Amino acid sequence: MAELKLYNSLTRKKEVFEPIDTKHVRIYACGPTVYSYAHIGNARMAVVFDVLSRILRIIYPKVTYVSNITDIDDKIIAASQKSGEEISVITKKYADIYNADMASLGVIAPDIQPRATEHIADMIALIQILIAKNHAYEADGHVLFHVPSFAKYGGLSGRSHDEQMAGARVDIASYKRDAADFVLWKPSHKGEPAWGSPWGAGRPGWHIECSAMAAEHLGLPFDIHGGGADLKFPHHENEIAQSCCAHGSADDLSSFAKFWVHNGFVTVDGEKMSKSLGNVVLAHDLVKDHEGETLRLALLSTHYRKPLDWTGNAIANAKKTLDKFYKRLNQMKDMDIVDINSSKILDVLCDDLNTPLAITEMNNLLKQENSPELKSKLIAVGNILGILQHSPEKWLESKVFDGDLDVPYIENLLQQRTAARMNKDFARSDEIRDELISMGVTIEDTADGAIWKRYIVV
RNA sequence: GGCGCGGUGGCAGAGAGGCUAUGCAGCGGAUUGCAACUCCGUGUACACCGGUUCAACUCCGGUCCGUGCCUCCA
Repeated sequence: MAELKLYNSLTRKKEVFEPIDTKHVRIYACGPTVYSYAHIGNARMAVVFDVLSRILRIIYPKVTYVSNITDIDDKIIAASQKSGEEISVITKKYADIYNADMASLGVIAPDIQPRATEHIADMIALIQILIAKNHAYEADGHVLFHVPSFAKYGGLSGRSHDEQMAGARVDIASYKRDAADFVLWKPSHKGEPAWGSPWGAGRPGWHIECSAMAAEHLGLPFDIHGGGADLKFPHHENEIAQSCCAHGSADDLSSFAKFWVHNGFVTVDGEKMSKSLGNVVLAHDLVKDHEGETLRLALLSTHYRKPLDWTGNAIANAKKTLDKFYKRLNQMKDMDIVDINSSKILDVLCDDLNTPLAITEMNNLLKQENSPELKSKLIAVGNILGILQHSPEKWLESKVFDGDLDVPYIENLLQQRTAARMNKDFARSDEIRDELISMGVTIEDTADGAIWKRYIVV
């Protein structure tokens, strides 16, 4: 059995992963807030944890992967007030689009995808426990977590209470007993969504949502908690505080989740994505212009913990790499899949998800002669990385992704060119090729006739 | 200001105390009506300064640069 090593943000070390229950591995990753389209950063998180869950499923007999949808949040309320659409309409719309876009990227749906609004009762119950244990208090219609009540607070992000106060740049609400205290429950104003609670009509804070949903669907402690690196503070720190104080041990930061896994940030052309810079790259737009596998490979060609700079070059590179793999698979299309015992690439992936090295190993594999073993190995790795899932013929004929191309017209031109070449009318033949190139289509003359495919303009 | 992360060849991107990373691009060649594809060959690297060591790009310290979080942003 392969040994999986993961970098644990909680201990800041790469550690051997040992499940709490080897028969059932439980993992949670913070999903998106559905008030708009998912961007490439959301996609990276979804793809990274999809790969992790695929690896876990190879090693362990049962894996439960939970990733939530946050469907109540101030940003959603703001979006609703702006557009005039009902909140439930907005959240349904963007949750559906998120799932469709992630599916395009080859992301297998999580086993459970809980919605925050379906777990309000669990959140209220959790808050009540925290109040009963003197970790939370009611003030001015709010319920707040009292940070000084949890001595280990800050253990994940490595900030002490005093350090945070030294760097605080936020105005402190008057009802807070301590500047670091954060909201568990907040009152709703007129027109805002509200649920009844012992503290009046209101809604939950963001952090309590994940604590409640993770506990409800996985139980505590569970094995792995994931999310984007930016969530480490305050979101994950606060989740740990809530969950350890309510259900686990206030002395043990790992009594909520044993491993914390964080994926790195995505920048665009060297800059942080932000609305003010106007450089937010949406997954929804990308999947219109590129095959999902191309985008997925581009996302996996940098190690998940490293910052990833998203450029057109990365997409073009991934596309070329996939074409190369599919070409070889096409040469081996009549070969059978056989059992393979070589697990070198799985070992590489088990070393903290070293996907770039796995891709390198795939390239090295290509130096071998065609054989059922080679084909089987490529397919096996592809199944983990979530690539090479199409039939090679389809991929190479560009049938997988037509984009906005006029396929019948292209194929007509191709036939004309073939006829011209038969008659040795190379001037006409080259003229047609130039036209196709101007449309973003390249031609390859193979032994079986000419094929075409779209190429990427960077 | 506080807490982190990172600086590898034209580009992307792994790695490791001494052993060719790899891919793309480039260059030379084979193939091709010309190309493309494919194949063969080929060059370039480890921010800076000290230290440890027989040996450091790899460990330690410092400097510079970049970047993330500290604002319910994945």
